[in-house]
Amino acid sequence: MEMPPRQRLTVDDWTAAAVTALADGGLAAVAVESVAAGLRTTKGSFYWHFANRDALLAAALQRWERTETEDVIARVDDLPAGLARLRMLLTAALRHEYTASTGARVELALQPTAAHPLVAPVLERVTRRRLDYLSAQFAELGFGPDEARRRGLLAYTVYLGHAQLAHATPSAAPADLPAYVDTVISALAC
Amino acid sequence: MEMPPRQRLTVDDWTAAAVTALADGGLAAVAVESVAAGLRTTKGSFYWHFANRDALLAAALQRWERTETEDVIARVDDLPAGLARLRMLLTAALRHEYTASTGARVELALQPTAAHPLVAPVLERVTRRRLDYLSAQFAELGFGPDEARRRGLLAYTVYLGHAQLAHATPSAAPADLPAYVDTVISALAC
DNA sequence: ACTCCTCCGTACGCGACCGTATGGCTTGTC
DNA sequence: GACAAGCCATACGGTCGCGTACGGAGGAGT
Repeated sequence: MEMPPRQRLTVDDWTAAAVTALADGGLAAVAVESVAAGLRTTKGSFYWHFANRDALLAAALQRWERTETEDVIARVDDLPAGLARLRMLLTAALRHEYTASTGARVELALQPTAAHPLVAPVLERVTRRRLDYLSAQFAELGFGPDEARRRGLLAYTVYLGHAQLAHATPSAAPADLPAYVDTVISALAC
Repeated sequence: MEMPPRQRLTVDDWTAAAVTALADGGLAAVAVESVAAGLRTTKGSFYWHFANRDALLAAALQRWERTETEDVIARVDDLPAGLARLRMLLTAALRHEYTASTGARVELALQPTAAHPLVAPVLERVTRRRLDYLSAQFAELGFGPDEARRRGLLAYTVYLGHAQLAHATPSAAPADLPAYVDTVISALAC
């Protein structure tokens, strides 16, 4: 009975596992020993690749921020501008396939520890980037700068609240999502 | 040098302290020894009043649910019905005095552990109660049942998202709150 | 084949937290 | 003022997670 030589692990393997843990159980779930068990190895491996737990946390947060901003850019630049783009964006952001994805779940899991010195700046940058983009969309629709900013903020809070609701109280989430998106769009752009 | 006899503690003292801890640090912060230290006493006292940590948690959650629903009722029944009531409600819910209050902070702190067996039913009841009430407001405004439900849901997600944003990324919160409330109201009731 | 470097397993000390045991102080009661 | 009951402090055992120490396995180069 021979075992295969067991692929050795890289920093990237650990980082990816940490992001998954973050999505599943929040900051507290990024525990060295439990992540190690998930990778079927031990702490001995971990402390070879990282100085300590904070280093893993920082790497995971950076990785999440990068993929998340790339996602935003990718999902956006291909769409036709204007109201249709906004509708597509909102539909994508509110549908279950996205709110159940790792990226969205990390965002929620990060909120309670938003004040953590490693978390705060990342969350700040991601939020600001999204708000700026959303506000620009409303400006293109003809709203003045201040009103566009308010509508962008409103749209983002709708997304945040929906994600929270879908995760924490799924039974209270909208039954008919397309109809709900219609309501949201007509409210936002009226 | 005489010390005052040191007031003895009650179940209610412990429960109140647990709610505060919950608001500050989430479920993990409701730790017997740390709450005891906050009350300047020890575990010995705690295990006289409670069977275990879960009993304290359950008491804190029940107390929060009670005060929160009472709050909703109190803030609502005195107001004139219709659009004005909705505006008042939203203004109260979005202003800093409320989002920084213990009640609102507990709600946010509960989200990451929404699946916890003690937390889930409480969160479910509170959410449902608020959604039902909000939907009823839009029904009174003349919207059909389904549309009223969607608008109620929308209003609630706006509140949730705003609370989250105000807590996690305060610098991104609306600068001019009254103007923001105007935008929200006109979007919701248009 | 020998050696070095990379990577990982195991064992240990430390601190935080839960729950238990037990003894002492305080308060009310007769 | 004696006695019991209510309330609290201290000490202890157990678990879990972080970080360190150290030794062993396995591949790369000579």
